[in-house]
Amino acid sequence: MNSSVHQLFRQQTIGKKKRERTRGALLDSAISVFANKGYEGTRISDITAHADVANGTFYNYYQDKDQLLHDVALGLAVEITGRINEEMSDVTHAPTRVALATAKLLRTSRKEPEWLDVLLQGAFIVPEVQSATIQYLRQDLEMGVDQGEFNVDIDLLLVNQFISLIRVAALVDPTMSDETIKSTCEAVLRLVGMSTANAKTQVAAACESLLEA
Amino acid sequence: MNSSVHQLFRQQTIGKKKRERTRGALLDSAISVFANKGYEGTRISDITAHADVANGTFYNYYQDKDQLLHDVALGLAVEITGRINEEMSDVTHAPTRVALATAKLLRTSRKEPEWLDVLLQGAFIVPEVQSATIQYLRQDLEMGVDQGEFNVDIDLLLVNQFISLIRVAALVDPTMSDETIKSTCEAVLRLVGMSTANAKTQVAAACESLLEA
DNA sequence: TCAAATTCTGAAATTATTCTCATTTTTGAC
DNA sequence: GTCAAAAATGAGAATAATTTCAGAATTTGA
Repeated sequence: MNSSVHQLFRQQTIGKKKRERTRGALLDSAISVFANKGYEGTRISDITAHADVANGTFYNYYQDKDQLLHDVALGLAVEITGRINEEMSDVTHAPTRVALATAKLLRTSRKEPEWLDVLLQGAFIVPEVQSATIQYLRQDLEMGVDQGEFNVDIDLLLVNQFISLIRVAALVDPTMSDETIKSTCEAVLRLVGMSTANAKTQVAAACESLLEA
Repeated sequence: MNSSVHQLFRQQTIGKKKRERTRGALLDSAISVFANKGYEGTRISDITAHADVANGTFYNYYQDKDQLLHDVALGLAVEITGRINEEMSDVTHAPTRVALATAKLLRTSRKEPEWLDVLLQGAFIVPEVQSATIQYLRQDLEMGVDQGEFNVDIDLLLVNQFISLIRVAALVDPTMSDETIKSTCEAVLRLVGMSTANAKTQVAAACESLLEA
């Protein structure tokens, strides 16, 4: 087994002690299996088989699937939000930030479809992951209201609506075409109260280097 | 067992032969159990226990959980969309139709939270349920574009975005307060390209008899 | 009311999955 | 290279869920 392309956690543990490297293999395998069979549909043995370790090895690291999901999803949340935020540190215009963050997130999902899938599964199951995910988003939304660009009340419902639009994009178009990315970016800007025309313009401007057409 | 309040399918089979009544009991129980444990998390034995029948009885009616979900979700789709459409047969203004349908759907969910939950689970698993659910919605959205009220491309992505906003409402606020219903109606109108102010007005007008505040 | 037809029952066989732990293998510090 | 500590192994015990089916109970319609 171990046919996965990505190496997120194993990458992070190269050079570390064996214990951490095996943990990394389990985490990477968990991403693949959770993404393909869903959290509920995943058996411990699916993960150990994918990681090329014996069944019992799992229990040297985790007591159950829940703990594993927690680690995997939180690791993904930290990695993905960290990357995106870093790349946007100089952007201060809220609509640009929101459009860019959405586009970057969905671009990540094109390259590593499993990451976003598992991150979102985790966000709906593990509260800690939900908080980690929401944190940055909420800041940008409030910034947009302060800048007079967004016209909407920021609350938990809105933030979850936002996240669900991301999720739907991955669901409807797993290949994550530029078309889907652009439509989704525009949809999130409409959701926060921008006009269709304005949303189109902002997305075109913000994503011009990121997407074509 | 059999502590459920609703009686959708048993209601429909009163007076019919025993076979249909037992099937109704299984379907009603499935609603409750799917809603509370999730489709994947549900065991056949949970359903038979809830329906107060022996384990083997399940196999007189279905070969597996999948078939049961199919029947349950499709039954719910027919029932719910049928009711709502009937009540709106005289409404021709698309924004009003969309706001009303959304509000009515969410009101149903307040009274019978399990129905919407299971319907949506089914819509993401059983293609036939997805089609049944989407059908009416798409018509109303196209009507809105024709009437010059909505300003957006109607495609599969949009329709799914719409449905996901419904789903999020049920997720974030299971009690389904009037506040949540209104916010969600406004959000769907913004999603289809109406301004925040216009969306507020339309929702207030359309739902004035349905909701307070 | 009665008997044939239908439906239900639940114990037990089957299949699936988790979890343990005595043993073997690997690691890495010296 | 040596060796004690660390890690991995995998067979099998324990648990869980599905599925079957011969017999019991109930329903139905004449």
